[in-house]
Amino acid sequence: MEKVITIGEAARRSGVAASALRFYEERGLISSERRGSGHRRYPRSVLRRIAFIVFAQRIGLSLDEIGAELAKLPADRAPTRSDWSQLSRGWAARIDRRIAELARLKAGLTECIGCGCLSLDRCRLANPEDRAGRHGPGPRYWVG
Amino acid sequence: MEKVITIGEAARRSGVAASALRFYEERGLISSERRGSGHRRYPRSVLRRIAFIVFAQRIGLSLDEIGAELAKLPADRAPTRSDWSQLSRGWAARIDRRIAELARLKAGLTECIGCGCLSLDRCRLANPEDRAGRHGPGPRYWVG
DNA sequence: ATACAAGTTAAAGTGAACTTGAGATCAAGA
DNA sequence: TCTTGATCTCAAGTTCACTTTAACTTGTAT
Repeated sequence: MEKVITIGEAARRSGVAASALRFYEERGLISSERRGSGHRRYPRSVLRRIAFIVFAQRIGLSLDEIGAELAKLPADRAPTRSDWSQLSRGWAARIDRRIAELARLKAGLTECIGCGCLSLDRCRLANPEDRAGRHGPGPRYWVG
Repeated sequence: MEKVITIGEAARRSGVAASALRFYEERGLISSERRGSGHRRYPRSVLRRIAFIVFAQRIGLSLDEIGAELAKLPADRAPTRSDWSQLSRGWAARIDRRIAELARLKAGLTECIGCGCLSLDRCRLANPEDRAGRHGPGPRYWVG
């Protein structure tokens, strides 16, 4: 039972490809010690960190946002349960907002498309707040 | 009250950039008639089609999937309400699945991160089904 | 000692959904 | 008529989250 693991083992145990782990490290989301050869050695705790990253992605956070969250963890000591749970404070609200939007969209399925009023002027189904200031793919704005 | 609208007007009324509309047209999601000059003229009904696209994107469909849906509309006549609502059949289930996943993730916030068991071996919070066969960004697989 | 698996880097490629830029043409009001 | 704003095409650029490739170096089992 070693204290450190290789990148291959971390990949196997987390289900995240080694190339992705190197990428995360480059982005500062995880870190490793290096042996003389240059090979990475991760502490076991990296698995929890990776789990957190995957988890947060499913919720909808970008890697930048996840990085900001992880940066809040104490650098001087191993994170405790309460450290981790503090990170996720506020996520519940975010999840709730997304769930509410989906529920609204679902209602629109019958109410709006069903009744034939589907029109951008009248129905404002797509959430303006979420869309404004959004980057990346998808229509960038919503004119009221 | 004209029967056709310019791309600029369609953009203004839908909140979707003109460049995006041209892109959608290139992808076959919408279509236009051209005047002698080459300028596009859209029928008013394009607004509903655009609304449908935006709507579907919010639910999580890719443009390819949306195109496949739109292809089911009758080509010979103007789509009716029931044509549109038929398209969205099955979406409710999809929305429900996503909502269920988010609810699960939210539960995990307290149950898993809170209790300190956050680990990829033990907690299987991220939905394997949804992740498998997924394309694009994000970890590609989930080793069970 | 020799395979061969596993690790390293840097740079380039991928796919989705658009946007931006360049250079040219078109339409509409003063 | 002039000028201003809208539109056109085509190619290239952008962001995100990675993956792939190439050319090497290490670690380990036999």
